[in-house]
Amino acid sequence: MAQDSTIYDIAEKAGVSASTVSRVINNYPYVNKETRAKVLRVIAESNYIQNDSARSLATQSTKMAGILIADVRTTHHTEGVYYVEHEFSKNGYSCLIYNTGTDSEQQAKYIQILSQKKVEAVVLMGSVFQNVTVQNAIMICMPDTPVAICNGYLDGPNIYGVTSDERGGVMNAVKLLADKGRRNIAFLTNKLTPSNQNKVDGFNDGLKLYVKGGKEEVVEIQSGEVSDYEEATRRLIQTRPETDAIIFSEDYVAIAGLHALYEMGISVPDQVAVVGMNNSRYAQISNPALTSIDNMLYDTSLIAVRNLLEVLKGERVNHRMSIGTNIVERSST
Amino acid sequence: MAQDSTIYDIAEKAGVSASTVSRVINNYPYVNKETRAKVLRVIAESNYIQNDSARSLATQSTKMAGILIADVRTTHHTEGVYYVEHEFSKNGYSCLIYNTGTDSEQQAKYIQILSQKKVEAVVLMGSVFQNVTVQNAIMICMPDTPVAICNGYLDGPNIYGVTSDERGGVMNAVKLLADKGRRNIAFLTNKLTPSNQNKVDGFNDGLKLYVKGGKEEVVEIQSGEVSDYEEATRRLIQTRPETDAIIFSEDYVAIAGLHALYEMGISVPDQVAVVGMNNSRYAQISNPALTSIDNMLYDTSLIAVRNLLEVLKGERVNHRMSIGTNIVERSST
DNA sequence: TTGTACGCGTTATCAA
DNA sequence: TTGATAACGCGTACAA
Repeated sequence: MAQDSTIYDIAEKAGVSASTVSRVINNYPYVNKETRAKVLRVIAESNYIQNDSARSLATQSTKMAGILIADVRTTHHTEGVYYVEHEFSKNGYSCLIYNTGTDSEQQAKYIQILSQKKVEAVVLMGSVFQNVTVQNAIMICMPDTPVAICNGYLDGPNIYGVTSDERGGVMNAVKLLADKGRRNIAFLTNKLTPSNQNKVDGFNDGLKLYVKGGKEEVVEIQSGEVSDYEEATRRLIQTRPETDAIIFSEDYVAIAGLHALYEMGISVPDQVAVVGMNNSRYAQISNPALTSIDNMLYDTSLIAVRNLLEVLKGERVNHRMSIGTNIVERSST
Repeated sequence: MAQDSTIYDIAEKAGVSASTVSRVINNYPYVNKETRAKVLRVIAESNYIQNDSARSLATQSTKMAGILIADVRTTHHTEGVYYVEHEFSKNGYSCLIYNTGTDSEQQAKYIQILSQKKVEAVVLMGSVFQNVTVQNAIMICMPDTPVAICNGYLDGPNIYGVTSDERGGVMNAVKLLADKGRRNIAFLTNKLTPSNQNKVDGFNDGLKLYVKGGKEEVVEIQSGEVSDYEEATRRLIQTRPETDAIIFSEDYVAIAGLHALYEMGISVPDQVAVVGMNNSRYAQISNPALTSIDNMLYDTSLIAVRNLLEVLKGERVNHRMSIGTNIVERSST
C-alpha cells in the first residue's frame, strides 16, 4: 500500500491539530472559515482518504448493511438485491452481499459473519431463509440488529417480514382460468420453499372456490434443471391429457414449460393456458407472451429497507406486512 | 446494541490476559492446551463476537473486496457477481457490492468509496467501466489495489482485464450463417458499450470475410426498453425485407426480437435466422430455442478473481487476458 | 474556535 | 507459555 496519509499527516501539513481536521471532515459547525479552507486544500493535495475501519471503531457504527441471498444466479430476487442496495445507498449505507446457498446451517453461518462485520441491518432475500436455524442464529448473534425478510416471515423482536399475497394471487389466477372455462388446471412448482407452499395453498383454495369438482393436481420438481422442468411438463400432459391450464410457481419454470408445450405441438393458449409468477422481464417477450402474477418484488424490497431504516431511527414498525399481488394478463391465457 | 463483549470481558472471565484470548482466537500455536480450552469455553458461553473493524484497524487488512456493477437487474453480469462473490468467499474475502449506474462520474465516486472502505481488491463487472474517468479514479484513489475488469480493458499498473473474444465470436456467427446460405445478415445491438462495439467490429469483419458483397447493416438501439427492441426488429424487417438473419448483441434483446418476429408471422429460422449472445439460461427455453454465442462469463469472472488473488500473493499476472468463445447452436439457426 | 488526551477492540512487540 | 504495553486511525469530551 502507498502510505495512506492520516489526519495527523494532514494536520501537520496544515499546521493545525488532528481534531480540527476531524472536525472539518465531519462538517462540524464551529470551525474557522479560513482554517477549514486551508485544511480542505491540504486534504485535496494529499489525496487523503478516510479510514472507515478506524472511523467505525471510534463511532461504533459501520453504516453497513448485509444482504443475504441463496443464489444470485437463479432466483428472481436478484432484481431485489438491486432495489435493496439502491435504497440503502441512498441512505448512506453500504451493502455487504453473500450468496449463502439453500442449506440453513450455511445461512446461519453467514448471519454470524454479518454480525462480526457489525452490519447495522440485514435483508434476507427470499423465503428460503424462513427456517429456525436462521432464526436462532439471529437471536444469538444479532438480537438487536433489525433484520428484514423479503417474501417470508420469521418470529423475533427484531425481525420484520414483508410478503406479497402470493396465496391470493394464485387463487385469483385460478379464478381467471375458471372464468375462461378451464376445468382441469394443474400447478407445477419447483422446490417447495415456504413461498411456493403458499402458492400451492392458494391453488387449492382457488380450486375449491372456483372449480366445482376440480381435482387438485400439484407437481413438485425437486431439481433445478431446465430439462426437468420441461420433462415434468411433458409428463403432466401425457398422464393427464385433459389438462387445459397450468400455473407455474415461477416465470422461468413457466417459460421452460412453454418451450416443452411448443415442442409437443400443443397450442397455447388454445389447448393449454399458462400462467407464470413474478412478472419478470422475460414474461413479456416469451412466445407467446406469458400471463404472470406480479408478486411486487420492487415494492416488497423497498418496504423491507424502509422498515429497517425506520427501526434504526427508533420508530415502531409492524413485524409483518403483506401487499397485494396483480395478475398481468398476456397472450398465454 | 447489546453490550457486545470484548476480548477483555472474556479474558477476565477466563482469568487470563486479553492477549491470550487473542491468541486463542487466531489459533496461535504456543498456547497451553488447557488455557485454550478454558478460553474457548468462556467464549462459547458469552456468545462473544469478534469486532472486525478493530481487527482491520490493528491488522491493516480488511479482507474485503469490492464489486461494482452498473445495474444488477438487467445485465447478464449479474451471474458474474455470483461467481465472483463465491470465489472471493472461498478465499476468505467478503464482498461489498454497489450498483453504480452507467454514468462514469458516478462510477468514479464508487471507486473512492471503495478505497475508503479499504477493500483489498476490486472487480468491475462489464465494459461499461472501461472509461478514463474510472481509470483516473483508480489511479488516484487506489493506485496499489489490484483491480480487475471483466469483459473490458483499462490501462494501469494495477489493473487486470479479462475479456472473451466477442469479436471473434460474432465473426464465427457470421460464418455459421453464411455457411447456411444466409446473405443478408443484420446486427442489432443495444447501447454501444466497448463490448458491443467489439461485437460490431466482429460483425463487419465476418461480413468482409465470409459474405461476398454483403452490405453491412448495423442498428443501434439507444434505449433499454423491450418495446424498443421489438420495434427496432420490426422496422429492420420492414425497411430491409430481404434480411434473412439477425445477430443480436444480447440474448435478452434477441428474445425480444424473436417475439417481434413471431408476432409478425415470420418463421424462425426458415425465413430469418437468429443468433443471440451470452448463452444465458433463457436461450435454451425460448421459442424457438436460441442459438447463442457463449462469452464465457463464468470463466472470465473466475479468472478475474483468481488473478486478483495471485496479485495479492505477490505473483506477477498478465494485465490482459482473453479467452475464446463458443457458439452454441440451437433451433433458431 | 482550537488543542489535549483518552477510548474504541484488536493485534503485535517485548519481557518475563 | 503468558502478560503488559503500545500501536492502528479516528472521534470527542473537556479544557483552554
